[in-house]
Amino acid sequence: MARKTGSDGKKTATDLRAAATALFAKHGFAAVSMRQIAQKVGVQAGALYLYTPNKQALLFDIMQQHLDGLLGAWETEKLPDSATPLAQLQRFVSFHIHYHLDRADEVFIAYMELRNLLPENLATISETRRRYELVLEGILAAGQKTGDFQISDCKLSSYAIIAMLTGMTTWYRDQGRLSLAEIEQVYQGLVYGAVSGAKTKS
Amino acid sequence: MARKTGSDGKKTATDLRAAATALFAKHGFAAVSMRQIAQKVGVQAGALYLYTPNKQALLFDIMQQHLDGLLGAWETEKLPDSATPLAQLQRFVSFHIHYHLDRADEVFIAYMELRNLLPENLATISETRRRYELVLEGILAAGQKTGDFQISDCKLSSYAIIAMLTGMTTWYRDQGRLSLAEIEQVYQGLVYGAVSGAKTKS
DNA sequence: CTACCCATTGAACAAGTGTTCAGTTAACCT
DNA sequence: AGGTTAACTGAACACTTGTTCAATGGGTAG
Repeated sequence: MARKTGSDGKKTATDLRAAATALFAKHGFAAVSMRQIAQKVGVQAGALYLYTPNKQALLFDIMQQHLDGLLGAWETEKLPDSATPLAQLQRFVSFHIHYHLDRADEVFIAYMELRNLLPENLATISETRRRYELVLEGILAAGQKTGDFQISDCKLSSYAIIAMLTGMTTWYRDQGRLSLAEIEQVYQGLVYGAVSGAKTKS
Repeated sequence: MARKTGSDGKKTATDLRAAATALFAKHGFAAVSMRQIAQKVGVQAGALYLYTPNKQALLFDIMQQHLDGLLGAWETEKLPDSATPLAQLQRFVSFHIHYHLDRADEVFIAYMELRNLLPENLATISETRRRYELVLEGILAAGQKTGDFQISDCKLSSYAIIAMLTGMTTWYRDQGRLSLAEIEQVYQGLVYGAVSGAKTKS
């Protein structure tokens, strides 16, 4: 046996990414072997090296593709700069929730496996992530300027809000107690309250 | 060479926990070998098995000790139930921030290595964590009842707040732009706003 | 001084690791 | 029909993995 009937390099390449993503998310990068991935793809381990130079590159590609997709999707879904900061913020919250829930595995990997990246790859990924954080930071700063938001520190607040939103992926389940629309409402309220300041000062 | 001069079982046992904690946090459970841990302790790998039955138990012990310590510390630091919900919440935020920042490695492990636990161990850990989440959920429910807080869903809000606070550990550095006291102020404000509702409804 | 225990070594075990490569076959092109 | 290329196998490489255990020497009580 060598080449299989109906084999297709393009398909195997995407299957590889999909299998690796699922396994890395479930067990962690270091705990998954190339042979496990190969089995999931339905191929011998050696064949994987036609589609990735090595295991590390596989991890890096998955992360980078995810973050590029995230930034790209935001560019097409964001409101124009002329919109009010509050409207932009609401759009961001909604976008972040939906994009992340639809890609729970990739999100998990992008947040958990940073320490398994080579220093050079880590630098690239960190920079891309920083660009995304700056999106929210920019919205907060705009609202701070117009007086719509009461924020003591835009950078910290953006970190806090992103952490809060991303945390959803760890507990969200389809068929849970609340619908996704209800959950989004709760989070919109929390974020709105956090940036608007409270009625009375403590 | 067999026994070393000045050797002490009690000390080696605590050294083992410390070394494993540091290494697991830095590289991840699966990426760290017993030989690496042994080297950090200053001992051969075989000797570790006098102090832990296996690698898995080592991970479980570290997590369980951390979560038990967290719950225990809260019991001694929390305000009496007679205190106002807002005061209790502020105490919780302050406690959570300080306790977690002082134990960045343990926190990291407790959140990242859940998937490397055996199912039975995972169940135990999850239950302990749930008890901690219920602390905050209880405070929020109390404030909801008195009307001090405007919260649409206590469970979700507790998840969101804990995620927001715990996220700090991923970026906080001593000697950063802001002092810890300043950071705490920012977070107190964000949490207060989130639970108090905003001035105007969107 | 002797006997015992505690703490440790160092080698060994079987299994698994990422990665390479000569060989083999299916699919496509002429 | 024949040749070329793309896709893949299966074995091999040198190492690392978690874990066990007989052997060994320091520390201490009698």
